[in-house]
Order: sequence, then structure tokens, then C-alpha cells
Amino acid sequence: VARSDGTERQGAATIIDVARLSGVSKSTVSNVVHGSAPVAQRTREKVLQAIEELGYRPNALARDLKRRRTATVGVVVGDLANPFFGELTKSIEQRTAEAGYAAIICDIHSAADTDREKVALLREQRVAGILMMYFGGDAMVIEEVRRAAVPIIGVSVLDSRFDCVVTDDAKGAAIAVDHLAELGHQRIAYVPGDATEASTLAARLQGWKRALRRHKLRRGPIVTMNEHSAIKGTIGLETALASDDPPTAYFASNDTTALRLIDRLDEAGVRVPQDVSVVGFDDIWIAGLRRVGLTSVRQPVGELAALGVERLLLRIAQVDVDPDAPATQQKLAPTLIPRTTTGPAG
Amino acid sequence: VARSDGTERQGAATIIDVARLSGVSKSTVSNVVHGSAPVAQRTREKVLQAIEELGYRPNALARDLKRRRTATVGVVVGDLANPFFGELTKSIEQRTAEAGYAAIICDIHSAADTDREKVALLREQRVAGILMMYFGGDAMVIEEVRRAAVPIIGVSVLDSRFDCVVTDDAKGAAIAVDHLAELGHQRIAYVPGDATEASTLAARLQGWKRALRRHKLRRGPIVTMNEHSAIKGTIGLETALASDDPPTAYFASNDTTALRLIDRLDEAGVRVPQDVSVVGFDDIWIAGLRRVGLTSVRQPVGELAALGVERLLLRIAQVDVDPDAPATQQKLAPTLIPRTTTGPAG
DNA sequence: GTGAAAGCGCTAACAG
DNA sequence: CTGTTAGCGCTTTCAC
Repeated sequence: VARSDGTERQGAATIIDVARLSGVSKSTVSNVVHGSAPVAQRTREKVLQAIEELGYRPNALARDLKRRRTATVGVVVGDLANPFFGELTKSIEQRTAEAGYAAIICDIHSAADTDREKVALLREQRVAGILMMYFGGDAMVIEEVRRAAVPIIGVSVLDSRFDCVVTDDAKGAAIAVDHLAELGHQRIAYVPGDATEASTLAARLQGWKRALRRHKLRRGPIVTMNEHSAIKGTIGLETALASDDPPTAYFASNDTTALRLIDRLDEAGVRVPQDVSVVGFDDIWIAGLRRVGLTSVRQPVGELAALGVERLLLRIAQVDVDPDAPATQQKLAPTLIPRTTTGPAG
Repeated sequence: VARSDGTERQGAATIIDVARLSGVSKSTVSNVVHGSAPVAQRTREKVLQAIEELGYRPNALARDLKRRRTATVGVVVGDLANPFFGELTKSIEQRTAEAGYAAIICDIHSAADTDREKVALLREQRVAGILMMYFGGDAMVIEEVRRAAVPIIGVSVLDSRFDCVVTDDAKGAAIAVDHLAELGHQRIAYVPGDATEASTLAARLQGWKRALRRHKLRRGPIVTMNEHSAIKGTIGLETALASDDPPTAYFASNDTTALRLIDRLDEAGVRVPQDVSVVGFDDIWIAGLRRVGLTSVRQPVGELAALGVERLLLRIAQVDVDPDAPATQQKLAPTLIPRTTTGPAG
């Protein structure tokens, strides 16, 4: 970008550069850019041409600083590489983009990355709101957003302290167990996956327990795929298989876990579905492939994203009016998609 | 946040609020926050306490506006829901976060979302640099970033006009064809997937053609899974299967396409690998499941992300020194992972 | 060690 | 219709 003194401008053109080149004032430029006030046709053209010539783009930093609000939202996700969260994040990004918001996405890569730090970062960026697909439960996070009056919405995360849009996980677990019980299974294990968010994990566990009780079935074991996670009350897969009374069905907390479980079962020579049945949760697209054929509980991904973003936008709009409106919880209905990894109890 | 006049403060606390509460000046607060100048122990403590009390977070907008540079990068991705890009994006976000940058992620959801618009948006946000995992080839994009001196790096995208870090796609295609040729296949089809980025698609097509020639094999058909994409020179799967001389092997441009292809083959009663072999590209984790067992060309995802981000940081550091340094291209070696979807030609 | 002052680029009254 | 002005919250010399 050449300047009148012949030197190259440092950095990008500013509104002043445009004003100078077109011989008008900053305000007029601002008016043609935003259409906030009527501008004479001839003036507008001159300004537009100057903008074109200089490759001018308004500086969002300056605009937002002045306006005291940004058109940016923060998105916190536990694992983008998990296809379920990949799809959900994509869908969320689409909705926010449509609403004119840029999305700063933060993945929680390890224990070193805490949601608390991510939220602090997002606050510094003055995001208009935050969508959480992962929440560790830290009260400081709640405190931080509350005092700053930054709306926060849990998507596929349930916490009574903020608005949430979730699948009815307990019900999802229940319909999975119903399906298995109808097939005659008596010993149904639960397989929590570490790829699942904590509150979600708990709700599905709860749903599994209740459904077993409802069907008057003994509670099956909680089987973990992760050797080092020696959580009490849990047993490893080998132990489960070697027991006197091994499970004939496994309900996994999500599809990636179900898929890894089936792989281990295949490896161990346990036939699915002849010997044991497996049902997953999420219904990621891979589950639908013939060779996979995973029976799964489908979550309405698109709705989750749409309602989560809608709620966030609502909160953003009302933040000055009623920042302390009570938290709302929306639970969407899941659907069982029976496929070929479940069959009659042997 | 209570103010001295008893009212609630609007919005977040500023550096001035902190200064007032601790009885010092803005500069001193700034100094304790950044350690940019020595501050007396007692003063520092007072300031720190005020910060704590007010829940003060520096406003990144104001800081960046003043500094004339942000700690934000833009990431443009074609399809986050594709597991390959999910993994790659996750890995990239991790690297940028480690380097202290926030990532604004833009997915190209449809033809209505152009990379050009996304780049314009990112420029307005004054991102320090852009990572492109999708590029439509629009010259305006190049022009836009060039004149604004915003570094841009293609990751898994190849274009001579900017720095790129890619897998050697032609070589990947070649080793896939080599594998098939060794198994005795003579008629090898190419299956482009619309989930693959254009330059990548072209490179793999090129590699396939060359390898066939090298093996002195006739060029097989280009088979499309997408009925409406009646690109000339392409045939539908049904047509391919019904031909006098059907392919005995298919090389798909990526794993999701390969997986969908196998599903269609299964549906049509064509056995894989007994009747035909299929090899994919990317080696997403699903490919490794026993029930899937997809032979695939592995891309070094972690390296792609690491080198891409490294290169971007380098460019950002040098942007004032040498903004016009020539574009560099790094090609990483792919590896063939043979599994069970490929076998000897019948 | 600490404070005062000058902007960064922009918007939004308010005059003219 | 168009220009002037006063900041948004922060960093960064430069005095004291």
C-alpha cells in the first residue's frame, strides 16, 4: 500500500487512510461501510473506490473495543478427534457463523489444559458467550463467568448452574437396556469410555442402573477398557470375560468405546453378536456401515447444536436486561438404532 | 462487582478500576501484570489483591489494538466432521495453543461459505496468520493476504503461491498402486471423494496415473460415488461393476470414501477382498479396527500439524523483516498400511 | 519505582 | 448530508 510520501505503509490501511484518499472524514467512511446514515451517491462511490484501492478492512479489534462487545464466541470441546464431537463442533460452528459470530475453539488436550484456563483465555478475548461441550465441574469456572456476566451454555454437558442442552442420556441408556432385555439378556455390563464427558457419563450410568432395576435384573459389572484406570467398583475386560458369570451384553457410554470394545472382543475370539451383544451411544456415521453395524443410541446432533446456539444468542441479547435469569435445561429425546451387534441372548 | 458509589459496574473491571482500588496508576498495574518493570513488593501485593478482588482480566482487544498485533490465528478447514480433519485440526489447535495463540476456526460448510469470505473475516479479526486446510484456488485470497502481509500456510493443501506442508500425495498414490500391482491387479480404478481437498485430489490422481504407467497397466476408470457429479471422464459405480472388464481394485482418494465404497460393494454383493480390493488414504483410526481392516496410506498427521504451525510461527516472526520470502513446500512421506481389504487379484 | 500522557482504529453522539 | 469530538482499555515512552 503506497503512501503519499512514497513509502510503504506499515500494516493494514485504516479508516483514516480511506478518508484521506477519498477526501472525506472518518465518519463518512464509517457511514458508507455500515450504512448507518445516508451518504450522497457520489461520495459513497469515491469512498468505495478508495476502500477497494487500499484493500481496507475495518479493524474488528478497534470496533469491538469501542462498542464494548465482540461478535466472537468461545467453544470448549473435550476431544475434536472424536467423530461425535467433530460433527457437533462443525454444526455449532455453522450456526454461530450464520449468526455472524466467529468461533474461537479450544480443545482440552490433556490434564494440563484445564477448562478453567480456557475460559480465562476466552474472557480475555471478551467473547460474547461460551459453548461448553466439556466441563470438569470446577466451581471457579462458574464464578468467573458469573461475575463477568458472560453467558455460558452446556451442549451435551449437564450442570444445574448454567443453561444446558443435552440428549436425555438416562433415557438413552434406558432404551439401550430395554432393547437388550427384550433380547433376553440378563447380565448387562456398562462400559464407560474416557472419551465421554463426565456429567454425560454419570447420567448414562444412572440410566443403566435404573433400567436394570426396572427390569428386575441384577446389576452387571462396570467394565473398563482402560487398564490403568483402576477405579473402584470397576473391572477390566479380561476379568469380566473370565468370570463365572460373564456379561452377555455390554452397553458402552459412546460409540468409539463400543467400537474399541468390539475390537477387543473380536481379538479375544468372543463373537458379536452370537456370544455377546454390544450397544453404543451417539450413532456416529461409522456405526451405520454394514461392516460395523453398531446398534447405537442416536443423539440429535443438529438439534443439539441449533438449540445450544439459539439459547446462547438469546442469552447474549438479554445479558444487559436479565443476566441472572434462572438456568434452563433442555433434554432432547434419543432414538435407538438397532443394527447387527445386538442379538438374542445365547 | 461493586463500585464505590454502591452501584454495580457495567461489564468487566478495567485496569483503571484496579489502579483506583489499589491506589496506584495504570502503568504500575500494567507493570505488575506483565513484569515489564520492577515494582516494589508491597505495591505488587496491593495490586495483585485488587486484581483478585475485582476478577480483573486484561482486555485482549485493547492490548492487541495498542500493540498492533494479536495472538490469534485463523484456521480454515473443509470438513471438521471428517475424522482426518478432526484429528488434524485438533493437533493444530494444540500446537497453536502451546505457542500462546487462540485459534479461530472456520469450516467451509457449503458452496455459500467461500474460503475468500472466511479469509476476509479473519483479516478483520487481525489474525497473526492463517492455516488453510482447504483452498478453493481463488486468486483473490492470495491477493488479500499478500497485500495485508498476513502469513498463510497450507496444511494438507498444495499451492505454489504460499508455504505448504503436505503429505507427498503422488507418492502415496504410487505406493497404493504398487501394493495393488504386486497383488496382481491389472485393472485399478481411482475413486475421488468430494471430502478431499482439490489440490490433494489432483495430486493423488496424478500419482495414480503415473504409477499405472510405470507398471505398464492400462488406466482404469475414474469411478465416482456421487451420482449427480457427472464430471466428464467419470463413471458411476454401477456402470463400473457392470462393464465387460470391471476393475479388480479401487484406490479411493481418502478413507471415508473408501469406507462408503466398501459399503456399496457389500450391498451389491461384491466381496472385498475376494472379488475386489480397496485401498484408502489417510489411515483414520477407524481403518485399524478389525471389522474394518482398511488398507490405507497413512499420513503423518502430527507432523503435518507440527511443521505447519512451526512454519507459521516462523513467518509471523519474520513478517516485518522479510514478508516476501519465497514460498516453501514440505512434502512428508506417507506409509502404506496393508490390512484386509486388499488381497490377490482373483 | 511510579505516574502522566499520547495514542492504537474505530463508533456514536452532536454540531454544522 | 458531512465533519468534529470524545473516548473504548491498554501499552509505552518519558519525566519525576
